[in-house]
Amino acid sequence: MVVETNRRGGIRARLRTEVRDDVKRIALRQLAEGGPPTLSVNAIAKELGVSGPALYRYFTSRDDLLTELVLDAYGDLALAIEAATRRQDPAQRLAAFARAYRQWAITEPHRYRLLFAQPTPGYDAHRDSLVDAAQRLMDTLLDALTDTEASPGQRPSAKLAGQLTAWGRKRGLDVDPAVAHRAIVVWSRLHGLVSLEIEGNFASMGVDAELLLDGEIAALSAQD
Amino acid sequence: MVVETNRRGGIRARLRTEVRDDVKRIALRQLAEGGPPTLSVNAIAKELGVSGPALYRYFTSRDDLLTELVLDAYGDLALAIEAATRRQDPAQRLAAFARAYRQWAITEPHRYRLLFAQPTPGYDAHRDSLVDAAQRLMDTLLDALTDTEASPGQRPSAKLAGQLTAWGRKRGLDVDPAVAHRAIVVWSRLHGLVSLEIEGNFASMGVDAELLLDGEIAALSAQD
DNA sequence: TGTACATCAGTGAACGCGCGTTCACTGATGTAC
DNA sequence: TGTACATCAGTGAACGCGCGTTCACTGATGTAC
Repeated sequence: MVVETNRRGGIRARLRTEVRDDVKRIALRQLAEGGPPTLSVNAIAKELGVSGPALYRYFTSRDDLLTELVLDAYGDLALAIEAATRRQDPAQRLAAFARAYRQWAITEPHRYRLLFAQPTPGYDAHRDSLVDAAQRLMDTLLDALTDTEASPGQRPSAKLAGQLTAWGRKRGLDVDPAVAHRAIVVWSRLHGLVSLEIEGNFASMGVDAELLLDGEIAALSAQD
Repeated sequence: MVVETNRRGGIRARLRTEVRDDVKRIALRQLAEGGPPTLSVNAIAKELGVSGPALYRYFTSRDDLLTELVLDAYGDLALAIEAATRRQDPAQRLAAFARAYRQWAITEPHRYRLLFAQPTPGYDAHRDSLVDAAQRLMDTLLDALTDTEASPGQRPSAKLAGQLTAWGRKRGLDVDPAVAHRAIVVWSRLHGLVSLEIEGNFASMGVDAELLLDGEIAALSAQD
């Protein structure tokens, strides 16, 4: 949550925003370069050329900063997916989705981990705002996959269909449980591939992850 | 690597082994209970009722202890899989494998993370011994899946097949690339489901992960 | 069986480090008159 | 346009904490004679 100060948008407010962005940029760079393994307020401040406590003008706490980075990451991933799938031929949409998802993850593995790996120590990954953001990502996924094919080959069991419908209702959506099931399956398979890839598991086998992705895309298409 | 001391197996050697096991047991318990988010030599010693430096009689360093826990975990997972798939009807073997894999992971999520999530800060996850252990897990997987079905429906592309064959050769195995591909696909899909499950992603949607697994097992079987 | 000795598990003090966070402050800067 | 004032970004010291690891040590324990 943003420190509530200087609400009227003067020059100071503009500078504020810029500094906040600088802080976030450096935080991500440090995570990316694996320097400090976990976010460190002091390390960020040091690189910004400022004392540690100074950052408390911009973020109420370390967790607060972290939460913002996570929310940003959810947003960016959703944007990347939307950009890749929008106006795509329905037949191509699934493949475009899969490739965009992987591309984002391997381009920014540290941010992908921020979203889906065990959160950094002592950090509550289940604050409402985070759950909401994750669900919003699922919406994007549902959007991208709706209409790709009228009848997915695999139908959820009655029990599962019930849970999926309930989930949609809770979110205010009227989703076809088969589509929801498909979205989850796609997400889960992509996550499996991508998370193994970014930890180097395929590289150490000498196997090209992109070829594996091609295979999974083919399998998903064949199931339609 | 074990501290090299007291090699002849007297009483002291036996006690040594017991203490080492105690240390590991407590380490795992602390990881499991999420107390200290990352392994802490001092925290373990404290619970053992001993001073911190005392543990250096048993493990040369924190990384050393961690590595042993990882190796143990690889071994236990492989054992669990072998126990579940051995002497299974080939038709049932895939399902047995999948359920055993998930069961192990959700029973000991902290150990599963030890294997597949980003390793704890500053820890080199690519030491030879670890890569070897991971590959041994793949062997178990290959064993469990060989003969489940003569002709998998999905065949790897020529390029991928080449990489898979080369991987097998390097390991001294003469694997059918189609089987190797299938093993990777199975592993990747299971990892996707299981890793999302243990981070609570399905629970927050109100969806039963076991039903999702049933679906994936069905999909894999249908592809044969 | 009894004694002398070597082994070695465990201690407590210490090192140097980094962490998140608070606090009282100073000094520059935008703003209102 | 010039001046007085309120705001607030940033500082440096400090707090209390925990970390991995080293070191010189002491005292119990197994072992060899």
